Amino acid sequence: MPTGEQRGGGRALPDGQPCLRASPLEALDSVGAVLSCRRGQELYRRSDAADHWYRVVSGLAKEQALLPDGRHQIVDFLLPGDCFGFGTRDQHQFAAEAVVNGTVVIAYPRREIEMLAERDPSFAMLICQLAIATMSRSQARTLTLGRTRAPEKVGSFILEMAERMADRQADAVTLPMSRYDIADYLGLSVETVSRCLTKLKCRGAIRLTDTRCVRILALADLDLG
Amino acid sequence: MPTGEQRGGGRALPDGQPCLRASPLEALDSVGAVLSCRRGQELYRRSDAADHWYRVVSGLAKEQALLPDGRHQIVDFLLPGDCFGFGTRDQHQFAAEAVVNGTVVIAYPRREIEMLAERDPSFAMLICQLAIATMSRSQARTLTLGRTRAPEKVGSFILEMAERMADRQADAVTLPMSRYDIADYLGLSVETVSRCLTKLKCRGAIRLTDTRCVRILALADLDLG
DNA sequence: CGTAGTCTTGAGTATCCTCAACGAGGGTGG
DNA sequence: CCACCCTCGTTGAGGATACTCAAGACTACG
Repeated sequence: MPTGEQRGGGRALPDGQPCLRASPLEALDSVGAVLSCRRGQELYRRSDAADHWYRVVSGLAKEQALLPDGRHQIVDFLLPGDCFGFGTRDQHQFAAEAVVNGTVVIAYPRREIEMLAERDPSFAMLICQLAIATMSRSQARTLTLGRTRAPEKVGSFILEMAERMADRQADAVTLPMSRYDIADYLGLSVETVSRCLTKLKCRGAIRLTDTRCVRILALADLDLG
Repeated sequence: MPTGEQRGGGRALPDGQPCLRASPLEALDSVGAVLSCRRGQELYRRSDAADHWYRVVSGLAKEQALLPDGRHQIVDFLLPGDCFGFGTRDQHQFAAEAVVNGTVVIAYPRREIEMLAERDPSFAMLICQLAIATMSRSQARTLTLGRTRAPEKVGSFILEMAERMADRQADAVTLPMSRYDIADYLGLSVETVSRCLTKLKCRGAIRLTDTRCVRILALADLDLG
């Protein structure tokens, strides 16, 4: 399955969005397959064999759940440095695809990961921290999804992206994804996301330099207020 | 911190609800402190030092997020065999407390866990699977929280509990928690939970033997329908 | 320059929440 | 033993939030 043109497998790509954090999976870069993806390109589907783990080098990917009637929910956005595709079962629970053109992802054979983890306890611990970090992210999101109003959802989304992308300063973010993706991430309709953004803008909490570029003016108004 | 009367530290307590699954943390039972808790008894609060991991032996516990204005969201229900309290940071992200009287929990020092994991790679892998399992559970919940109607939420909650408790047969569950807890778990109001249950009952999907005892009649009507 | 997808705004509606009331246990104290 | 209180659970009425349907402006891309 893993095919794609070669490209720098390490971290720090000077152009585009480089991978900021160190990832334990980098130790396996020699056996990883580099994938360069177009927007919408699928990495795997819902019941595909989960025989690879993935790491985002640049760009943006998403993991999403699909319902038979067409509804879909984005489970996680994957930014440069993030790893995904691991689960307890042998089949993927969700589907995954690239969100922007030129997204570079590395696929690591699961067997290689397990073998290295068996040999190297400190590597196993790093894998463990990876899973725990993903878990914490997911758990923090249950609060946003369950107990907040739409403007709070959008506000905390902006804050989350500002923190995770660390876009130079933390007071400005360029959102790489569409309003539709934001809606599917927050469990809202596209229209509501749009309305909330204009509402936050009128309220003076944010400024929209561009459609996708958000400048945070009043941090307190976004932080669950 | 961990104090409490002694009681069978292993698995399989013949009375009450026994621990069904094997847990890697059991390897550390010799250094674990057994806690017997009353309903509502706190195990830790939001910014407490995260120097212990926990395992539920019997009863039921919950991990919940609290907002300053009083809203709260249950992040996870912890059933016998489940482990919790682990995160990436040194402080707990959520609060945890017992849901029913007589809940027995074991607290393991985090340092001991890390030391054992450093020595024993297979133990580290088990810990890893623990984190991944919790992550999968949390991610599956984002779909329910984000993209389903209230009756679907309640339906999938019944199914989740039926599966996780494995209450003899899978077609009957005795819910140990109150309607308020169910509401806080699903991001609904108590009234809506109650109304959805009566609606599911009228629809012929479930039967309520007791207030807390649910018999599943039409599985398809609960499975996101 | 045309087309397809994205984004925004408006109007009407459905879902769910809030407020309120009431009945049913369960524990406590007189 | 019974009265009392408290929490839990259910149901109803009204209202707020967010969705659906619809239309139009803007952008990217071929």
